[in-house]
Amino acid sequence: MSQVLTDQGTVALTAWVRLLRAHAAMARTFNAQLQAEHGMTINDFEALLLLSRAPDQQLKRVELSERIQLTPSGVTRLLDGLLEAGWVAKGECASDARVSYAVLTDAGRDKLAQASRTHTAAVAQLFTERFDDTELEALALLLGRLPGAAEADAGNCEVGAAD
Amino acid sequence: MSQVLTDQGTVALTAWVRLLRAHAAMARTFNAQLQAEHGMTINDFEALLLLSRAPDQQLKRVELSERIQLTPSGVTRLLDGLLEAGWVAKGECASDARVSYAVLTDAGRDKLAQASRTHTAAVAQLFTERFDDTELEALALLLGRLPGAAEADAGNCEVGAAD
DNA sequence: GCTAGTATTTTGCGTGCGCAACTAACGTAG
DNA sequence: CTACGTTAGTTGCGCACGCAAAATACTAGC
Repeated sequence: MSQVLTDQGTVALTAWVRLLRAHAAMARTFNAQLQAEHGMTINDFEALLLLSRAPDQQLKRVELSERIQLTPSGVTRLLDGLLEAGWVAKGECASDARVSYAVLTDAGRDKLAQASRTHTAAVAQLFTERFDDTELEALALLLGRLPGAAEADAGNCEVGAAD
Repeated sequence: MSQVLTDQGTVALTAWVRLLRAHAAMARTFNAQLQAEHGMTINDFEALLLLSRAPDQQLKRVELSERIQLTPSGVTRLLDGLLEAGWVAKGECASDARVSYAVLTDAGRDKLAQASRTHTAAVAQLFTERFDDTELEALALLLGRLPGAAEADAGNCEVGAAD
């Protein structure tokens, strides 16, 4: 019963497995590179990038958690490292003593710029040598529909807060 | 200079970030599900799946390492768990005492079948409710060109060995 | 046979992160 | 203003895994 669905399921499984493997391979490579060249992990980089694009170079931990797809505890550990490195500072919220902001420091902006030079180039190279413009946009579009991916670049649809 | 390339780089970065986030979100979900329902991780499942598709339900650790995109040490730890659970047995190679095979046991096949029922359904559902046939195939095809993804389903292009 | 070089696997150590439980602070209801 | 539920963040614990170094076994040259 239902051969068509079975086949679609197989393709889905294939896509998932390939995403898993591609992630494992690329994450390992990029992590090693970032660690060797800049002493940071992929998520360190991503956090700095996210902060640099945020309104006042700052984000609530909860927001960071959603954007970077980490649990709250993961964010705590991540920021521990960034705070210690001096790339991020702890900001408090006047109206709500529970929330604390992660604020990008000058050192952090500097470090990000520095790391960006090699890292984004490496990423760009890896993708552009495998895909042309059309394919790349198609890939980005398709990936954007997966869970977690949409929240990633939702850097400009939030308002309010800070009351 | 090179605005076009810059833009292409941006798209590449976006694709990469989305892949990262999608992986984080989906891996977290599926891991929790597999753990709760079957007491295994995604990689446990993937290893069993790979073994079940291998010629004699067995694979050299090195091969498994390449297919599943884990370092050799990762494979050792992974198989430690599978051996202890009784889903995989240790096979020796007559011609080369260095290599040891991971052999899928009956219990392992059983467990895989059991886990497959819920897990592949969950994966299939997640993908098919977001993509139609054409998109799904396009996604799988594009992902297949990324590093590590090609090796994933190279289950039938190897010969020889076992001499 | 003995030594050098390479391939396979394991182990010590460190790290990143999820889960569950906890604390602290806010909001609302009485 | 006390009580309860909710939200933000932290911490103890455990696990998965990478790296580097080791042990073992194969291979080649002498």
